[in-house]
Amino acid sequence: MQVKINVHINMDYKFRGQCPITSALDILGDKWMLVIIKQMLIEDKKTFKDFIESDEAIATNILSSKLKCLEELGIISKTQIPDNKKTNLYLLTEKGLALTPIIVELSIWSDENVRGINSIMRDSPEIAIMKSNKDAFIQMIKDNYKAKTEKYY
Amino acid sequence: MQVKINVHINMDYKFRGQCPITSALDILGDKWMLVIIKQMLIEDKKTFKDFIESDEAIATNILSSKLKCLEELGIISKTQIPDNKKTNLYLLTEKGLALTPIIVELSIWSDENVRGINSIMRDSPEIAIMKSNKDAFIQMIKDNYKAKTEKYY
DNA sequence: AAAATAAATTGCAAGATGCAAGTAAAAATT
DNA sequence: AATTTTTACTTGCATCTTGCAATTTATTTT
Repeated sequence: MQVKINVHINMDYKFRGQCPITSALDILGDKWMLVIIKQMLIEDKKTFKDFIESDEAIATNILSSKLKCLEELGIISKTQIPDNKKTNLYLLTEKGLALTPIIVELSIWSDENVRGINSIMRDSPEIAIMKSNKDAFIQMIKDNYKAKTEKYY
Repeated sequence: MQVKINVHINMDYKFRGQCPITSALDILGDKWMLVIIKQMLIEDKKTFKDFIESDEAIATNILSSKLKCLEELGIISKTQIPDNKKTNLYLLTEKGLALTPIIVELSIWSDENVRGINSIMRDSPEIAIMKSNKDAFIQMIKDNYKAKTEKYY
């Protein structure tokens, strides 16, 4: 006889302390969280399959657990397409979209400071525009995301 | 007879691909890197002891390996105080100071989106000022850091 | 009915992090 | 000068996280 143990999912996240920055990193500070957010925000990924097929090649078990975590935190939402019971849609919430400035700053820092170390890094001409008008660029990315996903709400 | 194996330190960092954002996260995307940067930038930590005594309580072996890594990447520099051969000084380089916008954005996102989950999060009145004039605030943090550390150069 | 697809879960291997204890060199105290 | 304390580590082992391959379940397509 098999006994199924019901592992309780801990919604009271374990934070290292009272510092806001450290608390943000208690959520985002790992190998995958912000990569998944980036894939949704600027690479149009929304289904489990989309993420699996991405360049970064996340393993299915990790993806599954990270998506669960992001959903519990309210950073993404999980929905279904009307005529398809198989495919789940993962979409950024406002809380998730509010991460856009962080993604943009990571982009800029990387372009200026990591390019020398990663010889195969892609050169995106957008970064110049991004730098010249950060706020507008951030707003553009968000509006773009909302426009592309509004049909699913 | 003991044989000391010389473990080669891999300066060709393993990146997941050509995306600038993912590459930044290949460096910064873990539990400690940005926490250490934050401690240096806004909590004035500069010696091994300073970091060990911090709220976040990093273990000595982890701290040692992370500092080594940050130094190899050129994000921090390791120096000595003139009349003290024991204490090392770890200071942010320009590359490290350029992370300030990321730290500021993490602060803002956390204040707005993590406060509800981490009940013990500290409320810093600076965040209002930070939001009203981001660029000036970033510049202020950097200038402040440079002013406080210039005596060591 | 059979094959293919999407979204997982499972078991085990490998890597990262955590903890306690120990060490070496320098500095401070006696 | 000898002892103690301090700083910056290293080492060994436990645990937690991530990675990989295979399997599973439900759904959709052929």
